[in-house]
Amino acid sequence: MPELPEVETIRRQIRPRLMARRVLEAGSHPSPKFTPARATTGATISGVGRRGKYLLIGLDHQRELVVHLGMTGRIVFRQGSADDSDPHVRAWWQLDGNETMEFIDARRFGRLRVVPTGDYSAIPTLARAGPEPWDSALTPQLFWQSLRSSKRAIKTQLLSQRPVAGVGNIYADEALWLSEINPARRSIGLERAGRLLDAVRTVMAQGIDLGGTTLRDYRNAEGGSGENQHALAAYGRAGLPCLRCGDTLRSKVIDARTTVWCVACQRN
DNA sequence: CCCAACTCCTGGGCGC
DNA sequence: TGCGCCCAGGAGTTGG
Repeated sequence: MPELPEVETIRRQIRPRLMARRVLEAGSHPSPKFTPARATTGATISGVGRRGKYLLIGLDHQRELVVHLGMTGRIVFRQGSADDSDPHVRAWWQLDGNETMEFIDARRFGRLRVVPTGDYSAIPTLARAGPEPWDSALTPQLFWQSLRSSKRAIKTQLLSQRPVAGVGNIYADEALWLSEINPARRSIGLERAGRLLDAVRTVMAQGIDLGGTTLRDYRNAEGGSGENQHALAAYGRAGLPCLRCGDTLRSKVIDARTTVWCVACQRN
């Protein structure tokens, strides 16, 4: 599932390919999740940014195309026009230079929106997203205060995008494992919050360095796999030994999300 | 405002 | 080998 490191990998790849390109024509699957793609016809692309897990593609006339990849969303470039034979093409953009960008998403959990630049009021999760992991304003104190404002499980709070933007199920489990914090805890002190913030930054940076985590579906914009799946310590390792203490990692569902942790070194 | 429950989707894994 | 069941999962929506 594309989280911040996967989306950032894709952003870096597509930015040079999209800058100053013109959308000659665009089309989509009929679902309202994807029809906003059509509104980009005629636009010239002015930038490719990212906020959390959202790609922000700058258009002209003070508009942005906001792309969320969901679970299985992929960006593919191809020469010529869109591939009619691929049933999973949910949106496509015919660019100048005889090239097409496709949004491919088998499970249709992704979605697209065109919004006025910087106005995310129609996308509440984006509008309310917390700071980027490396935002200098994100101090341990601020992070701790954000975590204190909710009584939900720490893991669930990370997934809410509120304390920090871009964390999904994989990197949440990794950060909690690295900082030795129990994912089901409902409150943590300042010292633990600082460790968790450091761990989020560490696992995110490693994820970007390794080009993302490819478990099944994730591919970057060039069709390649990431390498971070080989570096995971917790996610997907239930029943295997903890890389720190050797105890067997456990798995349980917390707020409808599979969670893997070490009972020994992530004790309350 | 917060939170819990429900919803969207379908490829792939598994049991038989 | 093939059929059919059911899970995974981010975030939007709804209702309390």
